[in-house]
Amino acid sequence: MPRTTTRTTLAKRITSRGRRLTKQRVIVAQALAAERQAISAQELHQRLHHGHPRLGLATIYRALEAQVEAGMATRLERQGHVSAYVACVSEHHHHLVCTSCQRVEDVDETILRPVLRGIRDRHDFQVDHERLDFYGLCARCRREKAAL
Amino acid sequence: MPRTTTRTTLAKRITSRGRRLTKQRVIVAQALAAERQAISAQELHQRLHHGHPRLGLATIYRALEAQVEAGMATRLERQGHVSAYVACVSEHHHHLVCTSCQRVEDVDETILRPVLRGIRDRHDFQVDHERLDFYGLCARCRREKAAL
DNA sequence: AGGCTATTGAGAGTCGTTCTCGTAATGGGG
DNA sequence: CCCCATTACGAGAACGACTCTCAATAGCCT
Repeated sequence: MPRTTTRTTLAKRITSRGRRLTKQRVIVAQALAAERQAISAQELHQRLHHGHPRLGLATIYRALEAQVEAGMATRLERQGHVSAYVACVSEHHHHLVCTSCQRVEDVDETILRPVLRGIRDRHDFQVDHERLDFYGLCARCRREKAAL
Repeated sequence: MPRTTTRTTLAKRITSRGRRLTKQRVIVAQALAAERQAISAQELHQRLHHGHPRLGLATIYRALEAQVEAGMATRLERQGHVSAYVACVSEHHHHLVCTSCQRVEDVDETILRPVLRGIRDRHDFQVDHERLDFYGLCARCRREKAAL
């Protein structure tokens, strides 16, 4: 029963750190996980409004924030002062954002290790956390553009 | 006459792309260049208010934006939905932000080259531009903390 | 089941940023 | 050097994303 397993995992993640398992949080978590691109709280609100008309915007903000705290998602700043959220598939949180289709991929962490070492050695700087977002064209969009 | 040279360079940068050379833009550009750390528009406004009481906040926003367009500065997003601006010393725009003293250093660009190559090769992704901000403790603050 | 407490929904409030508009200043052309 | 179209400024209003408030509701533990 893979579905049950999935739900259990989701529930466990949501309820970590003493949080309660509410319908709203499950809805938001599932919607974000289903999304394969970065999405803002407002977009999520609009998208969920059909099936869940009473789901409030503030609740979505709170649910997304809870997911970030639980390590289930990351927030990335988009141009225009709007934050967007992405569900995390893995532990590391660096992204390739396609400027054409808005899809987001995770960056292979091992690529970054030499950079962190270089910063420590060359700049004498101790990195606690970093935000690395790369913007450009993913393979699919590049092929589509080339086909035109 | 190094001062004159400096002023001329500044004026040239400001007037690039058909912009006009106004007192306000010079004031803001000099203030930002003098600043060795990231600073928000509002902070700049407060700081300049003594010497220039009539300098409006909107003007500072516009001047900073013009500097970003002219390549004289970059905007980086700070936590809490406030943007901060840093004058650019060099061409590349990646930063080491000290979370203790808020000072900003530029990252040596050569460190990043392998990462861009890795992304192109491993992820089949064409990077157009990227935002790399590293947060942590600079050498000075680390020594100060160790001395306690 | 029952109660303690976290969470929700709705809207008001906050705050950074941008827009508006009347006024002032800039810089190119006579 | 002065005119004048055009750009920029200042002040405050407007905007928009996000957060807070508070009464009502719903999880979770025993």
